[in-house]
Amino acid sequence: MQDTPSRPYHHGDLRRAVIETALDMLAEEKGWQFTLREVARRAGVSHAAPYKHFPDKAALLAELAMIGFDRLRDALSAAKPEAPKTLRDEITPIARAYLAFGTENPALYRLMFSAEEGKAVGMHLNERALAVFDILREILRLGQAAGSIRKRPIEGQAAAGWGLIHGLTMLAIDGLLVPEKVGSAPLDAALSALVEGLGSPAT
Amino acid sequence: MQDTPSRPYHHGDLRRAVIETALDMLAEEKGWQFTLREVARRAGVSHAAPYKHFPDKAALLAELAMIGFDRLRDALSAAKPEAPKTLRDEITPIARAYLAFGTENPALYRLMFSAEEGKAVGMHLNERALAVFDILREILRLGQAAGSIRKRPIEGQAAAGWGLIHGLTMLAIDGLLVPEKVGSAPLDAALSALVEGLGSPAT
DNA sequence: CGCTTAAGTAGTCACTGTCAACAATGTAGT
DNA sequence: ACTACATTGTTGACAGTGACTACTTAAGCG
Repeated sequence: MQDTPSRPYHHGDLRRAVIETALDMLAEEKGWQFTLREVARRAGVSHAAPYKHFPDKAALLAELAMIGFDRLRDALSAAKPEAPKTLRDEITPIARAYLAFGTENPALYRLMFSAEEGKAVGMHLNERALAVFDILREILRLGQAAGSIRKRPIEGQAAAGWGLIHGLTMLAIDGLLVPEKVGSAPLDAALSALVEGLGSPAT
Repeated sequence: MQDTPSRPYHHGDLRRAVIETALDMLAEEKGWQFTLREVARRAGVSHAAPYKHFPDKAALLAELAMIGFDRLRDALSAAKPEAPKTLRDEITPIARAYLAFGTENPALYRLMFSAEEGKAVGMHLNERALAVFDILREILRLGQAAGSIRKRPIEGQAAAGWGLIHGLTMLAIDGLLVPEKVGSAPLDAALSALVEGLGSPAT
């Protein structure tokens, strides 16, 4: 190209630039189209440059998904209350943070759960995803130890909890919860059901 | 169909043939690729023939999604027990049927919930989707009238229930529930939580 | 300074969705 | 009956995509 003194021939850290550009495009969420060429165009490099850093498109998407899971885990950790008095007080802010993450990053969230799990990438992705899962599992474990949660197989309880919030998030993303109409009623009701279902009867 | 001596120029009922071919391809689920040209190829017509029946690819996908919702509704209606003794007995077979539908038609199920909802198509699609929703809402309404379900806003309870089963189904499709390891424990646990959360304390 | 090598480029290929022009078929009007 | 027309399917073309290869350039090393 002609004169572009600002950008050196060697981008320096094109890998990171590609990822950030891609994340920006995901955030804009213009109908969930994602072309590698568009990413390269936006990053200001040629359409084949990303191939020097990612073997193919799926690899980039997998990377983005993993970053998404990391961010989700961080968001949930940050939302965890310090000294919750009840199980509900402990779970509610985390659930809200989860739902907020999904609705604020719909394209990214969808990508996270739409990556092919048959590939080798799926293994690593599942690791990150299960790290999110572990947060919930830990809460249940401590709750059972403290006696505030029924003593039942944690795997099932955790799956119920994750499934519930994941489903609500997906429905919200798909516009089937009509949040402007329903408000936060579904989340509150769902959490009530969950807390009352998982919590010890004595509580 | 009978033998086609030399495929007539006019297919006769290409619209239906295209839809059925597409559904077959969805069922095969080879990695969620869906090209209009492949559908036309399989249906034995030229690559542009479907455009005489569908304005574009999205229209065909929307049609498929609607059919999917109709089938799901039928499956759930068929699974509804005649004379359930408890709330759990009533909900369990329906939930199992829902999960089975999702795991047996993963590509179709995903399509149903991935259609763009911003378009005009989304309105009709939402109608069908909400018809499924109504089944759950009706159960809750009757349950509240009979006193077996806590009297709380039905919208929230229904959202909780649908979100739960939808989330479990999606997780199962994405292979994050490792069903061969966990078995039906998540569903059972989730239903326990839901039933105990929604059901009246007296029950 | 000259060399190797990583980083970026241009260009190709097969494929897709879509559109326009054309041909075959069925239908209606006189 | 026999022609005008509308319907339906076909062919061919276009731009855009992901993947790939051969080429060019810059950067770092001896």
